Amino acid sequence: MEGSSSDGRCALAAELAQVLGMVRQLGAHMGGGGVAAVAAEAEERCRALVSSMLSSIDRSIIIARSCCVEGRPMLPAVMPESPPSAYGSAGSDLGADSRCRANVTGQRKKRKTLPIWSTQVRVSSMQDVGPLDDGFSWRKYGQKGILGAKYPRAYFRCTHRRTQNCHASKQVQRADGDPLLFDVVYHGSHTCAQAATRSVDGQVRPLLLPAAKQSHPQPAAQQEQITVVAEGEGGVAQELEQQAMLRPFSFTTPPAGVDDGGAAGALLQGCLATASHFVSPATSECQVYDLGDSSMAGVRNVPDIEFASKAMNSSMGADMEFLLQLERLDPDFLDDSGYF
DNA sequence: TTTATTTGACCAGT
DNA sequence: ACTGGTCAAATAAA
Repeated sequence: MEGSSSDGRCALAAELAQVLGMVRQLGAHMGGGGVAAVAAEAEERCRALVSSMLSSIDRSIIIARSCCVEGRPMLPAVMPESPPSAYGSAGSDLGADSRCRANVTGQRKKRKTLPIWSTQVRVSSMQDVGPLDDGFSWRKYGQKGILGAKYPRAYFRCTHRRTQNCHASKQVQRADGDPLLFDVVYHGSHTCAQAATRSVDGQVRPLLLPAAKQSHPQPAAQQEQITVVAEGEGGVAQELEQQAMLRPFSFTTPPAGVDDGGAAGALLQGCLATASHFVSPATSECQVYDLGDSSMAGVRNVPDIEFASKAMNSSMGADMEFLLQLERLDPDFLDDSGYF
């Protein structure tokens, strides 16, 4: 765990330090609001910096992921007999293929080996089906009443499951206590082209699909609140998500060792996609749960995510302040992150 | 005709 | 035996 992962830590430290430097530069550019021409030039610099930062962050994520893979077991839920290539392959098909009664060794496969994330999305009326629209195309394949639950649970999988072997799926269910609140549980991540369009050059970007392309166009009034739930299946996935609570950019980090369509990134994208529609960020609310740890059953406000959603939503302007908040919130975040 | 949804039945895990 | 998840035929919609 020490050897190769320590190299990764160095690389990760370098990347993060680079990001920090860029954030500082960005702050400097933003600080001087002067003549229009100068302001335009500064804005151009800001854009370039943001682009670089996103690249750097993405590389950091990759490094972190590789460190985790090398250094420690990733997802305990992954069956030892499952080859690494299982994700995204036919063997990872936990739907129809989960019905393979046994593998070659005669051992039964566990049904759930994909990472899970949950979001909660509030709508403004019972007629709204907003939570179903997270920018991806989903195909409903089932609905079932759940014991003790007031509302049935709907099961969706990626429309491109067959054509592109994309195994992302999700479950949507109205909350018992609050019919306007939808619990959306994501299983696995998108490996389809649709996911690729949401990650240009490997960079996570907010999704802003034309309304016509969305399978469930949303009235603007729907997006009053979004709650993001990070639910790891233990191991580093959970760990990364816990770090995500501390550092907003970590939120784009998919759990390492999974089929890398960028599930966590997709989740954030979904969050941001929805959050980015918020007309009034002041009323939007992003909270993080960790359902994987009962000791953390409470809700934590994570203003960072709101910063992120605001920043992604707005043009590169004053909202980029959130980047600087990183350092304000935790000036030593590079040091005590546990990686260095 | 193609694609998506509904829904009862089946299956795996507990 | 019970429950949640998925399949697949029937049906609806585009």
